[in-house]
Amino acid sequence: MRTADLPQVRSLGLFESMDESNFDALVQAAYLQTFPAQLDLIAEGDPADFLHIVIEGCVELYARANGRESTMGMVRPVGTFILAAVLKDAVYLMSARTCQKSKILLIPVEDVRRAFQADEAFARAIVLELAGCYRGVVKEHKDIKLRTAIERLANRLIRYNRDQGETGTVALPYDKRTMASLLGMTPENLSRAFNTLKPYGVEVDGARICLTDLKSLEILARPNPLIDDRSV
Amino acid sequence: MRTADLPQVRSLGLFESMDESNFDALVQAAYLQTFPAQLDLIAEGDPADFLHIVIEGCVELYARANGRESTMGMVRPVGTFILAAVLKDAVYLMSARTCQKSKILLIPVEDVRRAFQADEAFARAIVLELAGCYRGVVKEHKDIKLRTAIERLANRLIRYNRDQGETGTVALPYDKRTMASLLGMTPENLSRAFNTLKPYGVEVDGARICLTDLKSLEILARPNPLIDDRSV
DNA sequence: TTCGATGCTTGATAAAGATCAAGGATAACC
DNA sequence: GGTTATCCTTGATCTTTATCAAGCATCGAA
Repeated sequence: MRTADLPQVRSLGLFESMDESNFDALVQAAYLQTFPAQLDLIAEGDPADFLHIVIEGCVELYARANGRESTMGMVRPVGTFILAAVLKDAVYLMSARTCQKSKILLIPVEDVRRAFQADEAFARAIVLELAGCYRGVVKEHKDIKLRTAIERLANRLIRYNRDQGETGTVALPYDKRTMASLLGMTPENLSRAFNTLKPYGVEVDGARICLTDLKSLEILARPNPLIDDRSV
Repeated sequence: MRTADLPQVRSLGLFESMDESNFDALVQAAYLQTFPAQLDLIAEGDPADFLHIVIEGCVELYARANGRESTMGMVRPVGTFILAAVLKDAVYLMSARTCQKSKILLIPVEDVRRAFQADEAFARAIVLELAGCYRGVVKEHKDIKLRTAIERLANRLIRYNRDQGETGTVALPYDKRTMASLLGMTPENLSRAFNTLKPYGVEVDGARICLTDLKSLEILARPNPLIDDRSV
C-alpha cells in the first residue's frame, strides 16, 4: 500500500498502540484496493475472509430478510467493519457496498488473528473497539424500540448539528433514501416527518437543513446521551 | 462463594481456559448474592461497578427513553451481562432486574480488568464473548428492522420449538407481557398476533403453544439462520 | 367462599407507518 | 433546447400497530 496512507491507518484506535514490527507485518499482508461506487464488497452469509478498513470514501452496511432490505450502518474513514465475524471465524451478518468510489484496506483474517495472538496491545485495542461497536448497536436498538420515527429523525438532526459544530445548519451526510432506511422508515415517511418537524423550526432545502428553534426541537426529541452520544 | 457453584462458573466460555490461579483470584474477589424477584440490580446511566454473572434464576435487561420502556434481553444461567460497560469503564446502557429469585455472582471491575491483563486465555475468551454479544444484538436489530410483528412471533416460536427439542409443543419461557416487549409489541398485539397465527397451526393454551403445522408456519415466518440461530 | 389482585384477551377506535400512483425538481446527456 | 433518468415530494388509501376501555379467568388471601 502507499506509504502516504500508512499514518492514517496507524492512527486508528485499533493499531496505534501496536508494536511497530507487528503493525508492519499486518500491513505487508494487506491489500489496498480502490472500488467504484455501488459495488458489493461482501454479502451476508459469506464466510469472513478479510477485515475491511475504509481509508477513503464511504461504505453502507445493509441486510436483507423476508423480502425487505434495510441499511444497518454507514462506515466512513477511518473505520473498520465486520470485526466480529473475523474474530469468531463466522459468516457475515451484514452485506456491504460502496456508496462512493472508495479505498479499502483488506487484511486477511489469518493475519488479524496472528497479530491478535502476538500483540497484546492489539488484543486490548480489539476488545475496546468491539465493546464500542457493541454499545453502538445497543444504542441503535434502543433508538428504534423506544422512539417513534419523528423522534428518531429529530434526534438525528440534533446529533448531526452537534457533530457539525452547532451552527444551526445541518448537511445531511447521505441521500434521503439512505437516511430513511438508516432511521427505519420509508423515503415517503421521511419526507412527511420533515414536514411534521416544520413547526419545531426545521427548514429543509435539499440536503441542507436549518434548525431555527433548537429548544423546541429538543423538547420534542428528548435527546438522551445513552442513545445519541457515540462517545458514551 | 459456595464451592458447589464453582464448576458451573468455571465451565462458562469466559473462564474455562483461564489459568487456575487467575481464576481463583477472580472468584476470591467476587461476591455471590441472592436477590428476590423484581429487584433492580443496575440502572442505565450508572457507572459500571461489577461484572454480573447469573448463576440461578433469571434477569431481564431493559431500557427506558421518551416515556417508554422496553425489554432488551433476558439472561439465564450461566450468562454474563454488561461486559462491554465493564471493559470500557463506561456507564450502563441498560437497566437490569431479577424476574425470579436469583443468584448472581458479582466481580468488581478492577478485578476483571486485572485478570484481563494477566491472563491471555481470559482476554481471548472475552473477545469471543463480546463478539458473540455483538452479533446477538445485530441479529435482534435485523429482526426488528426487517420483519413485521407477526413474522417476529412466528420465528420466535419456531426457535423455541427447536431449542426445546422439536416436540411441536412450546413452553413460553416468560410471561406474555415480557414476551411482547421482547418482540417489540404491546401485550394486546401479541394476543392478536397469536390469533393471526391460528390458521398456521398455532394453538395457544396459556403458556403452552402447540405448533400443529410447522411447514406452513415456516412459509409465513421465513426463518433465517443469520437472524434466528444464536450459534451462527 | 368472596374479594381483589393480576394477567390476558377482546372490541372499538385512533395513530403511525406503508404502499401505490402521480407529479415536480434537478442534473446529466444528446 | 429538449430528453431522460434520478431523486424527492405529495396525495389517497390501506395496513399495521397502539391505545383505551371493558371483560374474563386464575389465584391467593382474608
